[in-house]
Amino acid sequence: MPVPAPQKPPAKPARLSAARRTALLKALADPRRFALLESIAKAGCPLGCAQALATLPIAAATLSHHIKELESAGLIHVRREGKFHFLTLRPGVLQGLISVLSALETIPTPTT
Amino acid sequence: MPVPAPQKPPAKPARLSAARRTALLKALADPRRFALLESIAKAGCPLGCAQALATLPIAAATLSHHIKELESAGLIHVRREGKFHFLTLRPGVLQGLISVLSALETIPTPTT
DNA sequence: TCGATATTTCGACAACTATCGAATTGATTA
DNA sequence: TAATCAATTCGATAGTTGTCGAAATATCGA
Repeated sequence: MPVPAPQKPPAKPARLSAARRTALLKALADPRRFALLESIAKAGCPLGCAQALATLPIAAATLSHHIKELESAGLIHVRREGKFHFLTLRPGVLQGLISVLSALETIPTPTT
Repeated sequence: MPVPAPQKPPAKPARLSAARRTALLKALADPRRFALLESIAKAGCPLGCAQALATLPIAAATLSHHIKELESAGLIHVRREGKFHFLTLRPGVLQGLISVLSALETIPTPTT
């Protein structure tokens, strides 16, 4: 019986472009946005905007701005459900960034 | 005979503070700086400013600025030797950041 | 439809930053 | 000491971005 050709294993992250890498790093480099990501991660389930807002000392307009940044950087997914929006981490994205960063350190300790 | 208390093993990365994490991410979030880091990493040995400058389309003043940023973020070490300055990656720093980032993704895929 | 609630958009402002040329500092060499 | 070369500092500028209040948009419930 014909064995199906081995497909791409689970989810090959597909090397990050420089532009995308920069976009991710910029999105992560704001403390509020990072805190927001942490809230989403800790929630373990889609986080509503109201809950997100409760964890940050910022105005709703500012939260909306940061959500847009995180979304367009591809770090989160926003499920829009009527009046409410729910935030989840996009899996694998950070892993791609981590790969790029660890590649920088592959060459051990150059003679100082 | 008194056994010396077990010392801290090689180099415990010592959890990154939020401020430091943000500083690192900001330093990495500039494309020129990232390219500079890549040059340093690829060199495998301390990189002179002149060589660094050759790899980037920027003025010397701008390079100097970026070097200062990377240095004060703790990402590189600058050995000043007379007229010349040599750049090396500080080992382990990126690894600390990587740990923080991967901690965000520990919780797998929340129900979208 | 009307009012309440959730989120976004708009307009503005302040702070920050990347960039450069010119001037400066510091070290080497003639 | 004078000239030269490497790198930094200074001053200025343009572009970016985080922040907010107010207004707009969208959804839901009465």
